[in-house]
Amino acid sequence: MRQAGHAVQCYKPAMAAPRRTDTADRILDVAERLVQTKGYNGFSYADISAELKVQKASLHHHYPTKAILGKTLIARHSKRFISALAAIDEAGGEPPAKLKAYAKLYTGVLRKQRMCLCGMLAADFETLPKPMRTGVVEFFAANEAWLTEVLEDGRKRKTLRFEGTSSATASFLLSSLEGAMLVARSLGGMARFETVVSKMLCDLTSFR
Amino acid sequence: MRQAGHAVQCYKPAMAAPRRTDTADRILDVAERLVQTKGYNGFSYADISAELKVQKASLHHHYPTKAILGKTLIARHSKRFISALAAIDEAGGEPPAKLKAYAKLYTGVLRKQRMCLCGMLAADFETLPKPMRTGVVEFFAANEAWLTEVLEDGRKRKTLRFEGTSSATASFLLSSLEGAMLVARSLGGMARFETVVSKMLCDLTSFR
DNA sequence: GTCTATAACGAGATAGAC
DNA sequence: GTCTATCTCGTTATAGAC
Repeated sequence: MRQAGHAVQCYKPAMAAPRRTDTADRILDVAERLVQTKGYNGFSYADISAELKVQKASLHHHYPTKAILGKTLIARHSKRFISALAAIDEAGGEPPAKLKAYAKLYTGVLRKQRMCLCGMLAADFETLPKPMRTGVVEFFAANEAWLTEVLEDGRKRKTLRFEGTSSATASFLLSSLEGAMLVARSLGGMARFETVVSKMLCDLTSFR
Repeated sequence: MRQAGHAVQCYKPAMAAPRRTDTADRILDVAERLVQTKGYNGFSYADISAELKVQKASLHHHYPTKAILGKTLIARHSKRFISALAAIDEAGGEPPAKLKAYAKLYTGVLRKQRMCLCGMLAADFETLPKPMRTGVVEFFAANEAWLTEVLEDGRKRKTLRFEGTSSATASFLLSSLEGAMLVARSLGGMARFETVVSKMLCDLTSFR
């Protein structure tokens, strides 16, 4: 996400101060990082307040409840992630290259010492308000759908090889990437993550 | 864990009431389930108090601080898990059977709608007191060490086949199982988990 | 070892001035 | 849209009686 390549659509004509991060967005940025590092139950409005030097009451003005903040967080993240997947598709590479690009999205998150937003929320799942649960499920489902298509395509073109259905392999890939991030944050860090990921991709492209 | 086979060492002579769950243990049982379902920051002493009908102050008598409770939780869990691995070794099966038995430990946890204790704590890692972090890391390291040995043995006996080092494959297996549990709790449940796991084991034993 | 009572603090959230 | 002030409740933890 956040790749270049669509600068035009961001242009806003005759706008005096092109501040690209208003308060509402900056709140989301901080909250996102806090969820990704500490979990939904591991941060508070006070943390955001301290970091942005904005009073807690102001935060509630933009996001009245923590549940709404959380829901907004997931919505923004999902939108961005879906865009990133579309960008991979538009780049027009072969299925193996697409999977590599997909894995790279995760690498970028872990490099910032963070867990996947929805992976973290999956851990907190049982304590989440319903709208957030729905968002997490939809995010995973969208990921699996995209992966399934890529895998199916790769199998047809004979550039990918795997046992079982495309759908099962998509579940497997998503799970493994989430798990690799989860474990790497406490044991092994980036090096471990990249070892696991390259083994995974290697398995899918080997025609031994 | 909790397998039979060592009944003798548990015998306590001339003990009147052979209560096998004193308060301290029952506290751990409830706390364990709460951590596995809600995370370390998603439960409180009040939750345990309500469930056991024991006052909060009594909980503090057994486990003065939440950090101590958490540390004790990890220690008990690790001890049990290591015992389960030893039991698998003693059963004397071939490496593929050992991996299957290993995966079954995870299946049993998910069936109870729980996440792996240390997997959950890995999500909460950044918010944990140091002694707990250490415990989580050691748990994962012990798992990888055991898996590495099994994989190495299987490769020698030609009953397992995989690309890359045994160590990397062990990391991969651990990550994937943790990730499969994590995701399955919000998307797909047991069915999805078992699909992913059987695909994983199938890949390791296929000599196509 | 368990209880009642309470301290000390932080959480999510609201009222209302500016 | 931001602020100060405040509310209510939950959290971890302690004191001291039984």
